[in-house]
Amino acid sequence: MCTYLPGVDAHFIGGGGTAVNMKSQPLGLLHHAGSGPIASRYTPTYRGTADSMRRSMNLSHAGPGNLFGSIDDNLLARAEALAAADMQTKMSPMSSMSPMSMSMTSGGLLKPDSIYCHPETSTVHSQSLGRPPQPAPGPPHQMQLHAYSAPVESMLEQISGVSMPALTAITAEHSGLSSHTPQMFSPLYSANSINCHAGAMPPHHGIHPGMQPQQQQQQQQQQHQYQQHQHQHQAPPPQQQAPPPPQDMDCDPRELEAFAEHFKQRRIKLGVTQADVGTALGNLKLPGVGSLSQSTICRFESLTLSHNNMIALKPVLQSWLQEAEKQARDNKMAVDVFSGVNDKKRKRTSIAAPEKRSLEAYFAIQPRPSGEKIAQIAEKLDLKKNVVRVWFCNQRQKQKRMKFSAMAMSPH
DNA sequence: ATGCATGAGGC
DNA sequence: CCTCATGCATA
Repeated sequence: MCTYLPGVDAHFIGGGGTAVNMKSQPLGLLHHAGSGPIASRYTPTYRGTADSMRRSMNLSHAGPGNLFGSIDDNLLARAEALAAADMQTKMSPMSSMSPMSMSMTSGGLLKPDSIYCHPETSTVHSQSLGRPPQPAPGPPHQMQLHAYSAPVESMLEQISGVSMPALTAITAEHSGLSSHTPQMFSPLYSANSINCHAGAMPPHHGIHPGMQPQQQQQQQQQQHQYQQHQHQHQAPPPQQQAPPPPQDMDCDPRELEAFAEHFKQRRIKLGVTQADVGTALGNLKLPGVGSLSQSTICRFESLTLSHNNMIALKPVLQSWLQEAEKQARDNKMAVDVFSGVNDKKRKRTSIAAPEKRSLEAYFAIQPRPSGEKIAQIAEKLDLKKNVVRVWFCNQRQKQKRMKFSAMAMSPH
């Protein structure tokens, strides 16, 4: 499984002596981090950022402060050793993890990524994702995850047979996208998210192709019926653009999960692919909303986006869903505008399993190695420094995401 | 579905 | 050089 790309990439993928052939695991299915318990004995050096606090929870407890710097080589060596040992036994679970987490991951219940998810992550406290100011309301929001299959459900059952190729062409004109009142949009990550994460999230850039509008129209939908109800709020003359209706609990991971699930089911019933939805979003001239890729839609549905990202995308997808269902009902269709072709061919580097294991081992020890460390690691693994750097970046992103999904899954 | 990458916005 | 949102390419 550990494939390497030929040509261009080959030279920095597995090149040098490194056991490039050691393909012991099906990468796409399940791989374990190559870190052993040893890693847990060390406390990495952190920067004084909020992030670091969160991170510190991953690498266990006590231990002499900052060691990475001083015993750096030792660690690197250990990581290497671990990685090597791991190649044979590929058994080593996570660092500082309970045997339980191991069974979880090896049991295939979690995505491969989950290997970084410590049991504790579910209780992620620090600012990160999670409860807004008010501590988790004792009773887990008495809401059930699938409260979305309300009325529309039945209604759509009927049209489910209708093939809707044109749904991807939904245009704003046809719709009465009453769901959102343009002015209510707040910049991405504004009010809403901030409330959610005690300011853990930087307020930068918006969604992508120029999507800022963080339409958080859905007010406190206590009943979780994302459907047609949306229109109701007869746009209460938004008094001063003050943060009018406290767009509530969209922050609730479980709430998002419920919507994501609902969205997916509806989409499938409508016979629309993830890619179609992405394209259609562009056709749905929502202010500031461009099209998205299949990847993003997929990640939304599987909750593999950051919490903020989920929150930002929800209203958009919600709008699409509404429109799609409306058109399905009226059996209406619009003109399509499939942008079609793109010629560029980006080559993707593929890090071989052995190298990957080593990286994972290093990551367990220090998720944020300095540029120098990265260079070292890169050299040892015979990878390009940038590849290693990006790998760490992506790994960190993953870890964060997983904490989020963990929250959605284990609210308690 | 997910790995590796890009690019914007930040320090 | 990081974080984040995203996307292309690919398993």
